[in-house]
Amino acid sequence: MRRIRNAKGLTETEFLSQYDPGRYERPSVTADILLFSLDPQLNHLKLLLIKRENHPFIDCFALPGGFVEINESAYEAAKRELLEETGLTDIYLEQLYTYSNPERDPRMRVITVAYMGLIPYTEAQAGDDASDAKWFDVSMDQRFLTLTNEELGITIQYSLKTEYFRCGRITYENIVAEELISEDSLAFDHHLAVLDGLKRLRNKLEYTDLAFNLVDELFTLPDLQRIYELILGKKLYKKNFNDKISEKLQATDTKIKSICGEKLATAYQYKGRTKQ
Amino acid sequence: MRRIRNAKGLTETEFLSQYDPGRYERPSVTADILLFSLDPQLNHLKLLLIKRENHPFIDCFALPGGFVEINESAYEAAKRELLEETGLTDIYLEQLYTYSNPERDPRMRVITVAYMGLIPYTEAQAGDDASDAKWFDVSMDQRFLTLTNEELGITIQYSLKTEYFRCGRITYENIVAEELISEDSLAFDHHLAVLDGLKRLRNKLEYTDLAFNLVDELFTLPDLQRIYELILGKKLYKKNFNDKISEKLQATDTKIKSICGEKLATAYQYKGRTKQ
DNA sequence: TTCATTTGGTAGCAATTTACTACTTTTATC
DNA sequence: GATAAAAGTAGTAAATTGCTACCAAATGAA
Repeated sequence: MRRIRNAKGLTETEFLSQYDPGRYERPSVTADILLFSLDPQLNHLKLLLIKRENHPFIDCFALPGGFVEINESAYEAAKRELLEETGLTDIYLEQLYTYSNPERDPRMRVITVAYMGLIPYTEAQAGDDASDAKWFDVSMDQRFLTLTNEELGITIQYSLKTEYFRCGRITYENIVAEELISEDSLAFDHHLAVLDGLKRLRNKLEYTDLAFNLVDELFTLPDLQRIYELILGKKLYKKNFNDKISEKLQATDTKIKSICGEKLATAYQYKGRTKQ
Repeated sequence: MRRIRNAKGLTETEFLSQYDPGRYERPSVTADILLFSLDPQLNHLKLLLIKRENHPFIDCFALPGGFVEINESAYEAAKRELLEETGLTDIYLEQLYTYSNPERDPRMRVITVAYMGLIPYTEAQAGDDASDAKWFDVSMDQRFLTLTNEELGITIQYSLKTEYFRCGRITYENIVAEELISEDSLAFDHHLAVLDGLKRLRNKLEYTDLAFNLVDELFTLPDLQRIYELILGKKLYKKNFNDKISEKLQATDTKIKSICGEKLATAYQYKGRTKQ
């Protein structure tokens, strides 16, 4: 294989030694992370943001992240940045989307691979204190995307609209940000990633076991249901929820206080798929 | 806002003029496209591949694609490359995944944003003749990923296995390529993208209207069902399929020959969602 | 033209899932 | 120990899915 020659008569080794990657103007690539969690009372979905200390978007909050080094994958970069920012390892992390609009960073061409991470509400204190990372309450309904940090007195809000766009033969429906309502805003185009992350989270909650990354080792059914309702933004029927989810769960013989109801309830742990 | 000074006392304009993007070693970024279609007899799912004329992977087939220029988004790059390769415009194209393993290209660091495109079986001749682009039959079952071009006498086949990996608290199940079976192979890590594309296609077929990008303006129910069955890899029940899909369709008063059954059948066109 | 065969299209029913109400048991509080 | 609220269970109507059967329309061969 190494002996095969190309149109200019070069073998692979010859070709590679002559190859000049500098010919093309290259963008910078960063990995940013949407780290979701919940507050300990299970009242809000939370997102970790970091205050920017530098231009552009100085003093705006942004997703944690950083440059993908030349010898690591974007996934490894995301894990590394998360470790540096929060000290967390071994967390659920999946690739979300890649943002590549040439205008998205005024400094230079930056392409960002966004990841979505989930951590249990019991660990959501990590990285908060001593650093500039802060947890914001996130909510998305039909009309608004809202991020709030009560402690800092900051609310960031975008109005939403349903957009219809044609792609190929089909017209697609999509919820997009319309305009910034609040005085504060997110840095860069990070509101796009937050929207995409919330949509992905909602979507995958319904057909995967994603949710168990948000709870502790032991949890109660009412609390688990609360989390589903919080993220999906709708009430679920207790009976149906319990029937369906219980096949993924292992009941323990202990009872623990449920967070949302404040009464004793059977403690469960995640069992995983029964049939594989 | 422009007057705010950072830690070094610089305003935004001062900061940006001093900013040196060259500090970081940057990867090249390409956009590659998985263009799916069907053969005119609706017997196979098809994927467009291009024979590489150069090292590395010379003579191997690869996904069409190319460098993302410095003033275009990855999506625009994908559209441009597709136009250059096949002459096609206005086709369905969605971002699939970003591949960033540092070892994936022996020449240099290349990060690839993969897109998935769909075109109707009536247009799948485009780009085939006169160019080095060729349509391959694709199939994926429990055990193998197979790409064939009978005309060229080429078969590329990978064995598959179910992998279990822990991420966060949960163990996930995933179908991955195990090893190359055939003599020929795909270039780079393009088999990963093909697998991911097929999974995405299957998945979205069940809850979106993706499939209508694969059919002509007018089509019959048996043919549409055939396409679903082909991609999903399972039989569907005629009655249920018709009941469910017909609310997205507009029946015409003409009948056309169905491709799979070769008898006259009502011609339908896509209507889109009834309630919006 | 007729007739057997194949395909398009529809009916219907059992099993499962979803939407929803109601009730019993357990737990915390006064 | 009474009361209120939450945990947990029962059950039922409506919708969806899995599956079989049938009739009508179209094709092709006699």
